[in-house]
Amino acid sequence: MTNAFLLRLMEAGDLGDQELSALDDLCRSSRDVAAKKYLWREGDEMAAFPVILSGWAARYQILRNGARQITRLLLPGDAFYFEGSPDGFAVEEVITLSPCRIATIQRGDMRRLIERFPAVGEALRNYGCMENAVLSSWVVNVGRRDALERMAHLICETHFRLSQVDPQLGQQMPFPLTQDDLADVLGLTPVHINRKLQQLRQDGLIVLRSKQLTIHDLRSLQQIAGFDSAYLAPRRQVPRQRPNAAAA
Amino acid sequence: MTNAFLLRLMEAGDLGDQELSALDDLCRSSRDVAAKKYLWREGDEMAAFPVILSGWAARYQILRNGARQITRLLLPGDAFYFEGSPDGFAVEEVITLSPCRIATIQRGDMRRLIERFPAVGEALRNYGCMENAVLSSWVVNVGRRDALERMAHLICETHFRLSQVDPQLGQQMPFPLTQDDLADVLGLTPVHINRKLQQLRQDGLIVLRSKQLTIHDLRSLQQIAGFDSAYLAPRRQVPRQRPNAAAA
DNA sequence: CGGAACATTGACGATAATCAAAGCGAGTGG
DNA sequence: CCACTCGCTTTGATTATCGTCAATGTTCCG
Repeated sequence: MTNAFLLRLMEAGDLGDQELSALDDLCRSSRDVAAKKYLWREGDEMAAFPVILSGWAARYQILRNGARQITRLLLPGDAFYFEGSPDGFAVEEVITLSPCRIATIQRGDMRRLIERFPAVGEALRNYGCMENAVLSSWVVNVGRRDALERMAHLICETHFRLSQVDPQLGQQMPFPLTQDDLADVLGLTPVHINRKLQQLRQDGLIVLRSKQLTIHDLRSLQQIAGFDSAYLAPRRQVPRQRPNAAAA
Repeated sequence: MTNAFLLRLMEAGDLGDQELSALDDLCRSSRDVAAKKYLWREGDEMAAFPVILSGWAARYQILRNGARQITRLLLPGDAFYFEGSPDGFAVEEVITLSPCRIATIQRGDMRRLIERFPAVGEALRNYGCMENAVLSSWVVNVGRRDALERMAHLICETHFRLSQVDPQLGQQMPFPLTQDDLADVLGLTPVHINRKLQQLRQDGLIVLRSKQLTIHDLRSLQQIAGFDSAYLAPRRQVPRQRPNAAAA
């Protein structure tokens, strides 16, 4: 039972063995999807909600002028499109960034499960809150940090979120984003991304080659980014630390 | 029963009279809060979740360098801090932007209500999805739109969200944000906000005076912003329109 | 009346965008 | 097996949007 989705939900709520194995059952049927394939595009039916068991995907919007903004990275364990209404809030499209394994849970199944185990419903609500927290932090990132800080923050965030569902994760991690993708995540241009990436490399903080990212100095990255994992890990935090901002 | 929170939840899910009146009961006890008061700051207890019955508030983060980014505007009917875990994802602080009337619902009461009426739980999950959609659109806004477009989009969004809980809303609406607040919403500087506001005024699109905003040309604003209300109103949309992007 | 918060204006600077071209690397097909 | 191509990365030169700094106006409120 090493299902990434279960691990994420366990972060979000207190689930017993019964709940977990029932959820696991719902993830039984899964399929493989290649990289750069649409998981969903505007106009498609969406009668179920997909869960990413492995691989990376992205939600994004395209503006009239053709600009793209990625609004969310979907990492292993992430789910999307909870809404009950078929014509939901889904203005966005989804594409895989790497080969993915995807489970598709039928809405009806999930609804029944929640009625049987209210704790699952609560975990899902909390999971939604965590998503909100990530989105908020992206708004902050794009709104108030410069290019280097944004990159550092993104790296810290993805590393942490990956480590939540893969405790063995060390310095090295998959990082399937191209520089164009990175630009569309961080609200910058590919050219600028390239230059700032080089800066991080030259400073010896990271190595990024053939979609593998090696973090050589996590401390410095967190320092640059002002990264604090609190928003991603509600119950893991030991004592809540007061701000006490002795800022650098 | 003109409670703004109920109106928002009715947007999000199918609630019957029973559910609605039970929810209404939970909002009974409410209090008035003046403008520019902290509703919540890091370190505070948060054993309940507040609901805004009237007035505006904002969630924000402060960075080490003192920069502030507002991550969410809380309009009438909005709730915050759903998380069940007391040490939740609450890295952010909340402040009122105008005098507010706030109801405080006890977590336990809400949990019991959801167990009795699963539809309420679903509505809350959907409401969380709508929050997600708003946050996504903010990421897009700050990431890929220039100053003028951002302002226009924010105006369209707030006007629409306000109209959802106040059907009588016309051209004119409350707009309690100072230019500093606006800057912190849009990821810009107050000086720049000022200049772009003047541009909107000179083009005859809006009038903004003493915290009242009058929209003289909503069409043009939407045009500038590339605004489409779909992401805010799931079930109201008549037929889902295909992209068919004959972009300007 | 006085003061504080907020709005406006101008001059200058910097981060990031744009444009364009060249290099690199991996997979494909001849 | 090699040439070719396509996607991706790198580099340089120039531009522009937006930020910074600083001063002056204005409105509101006790």
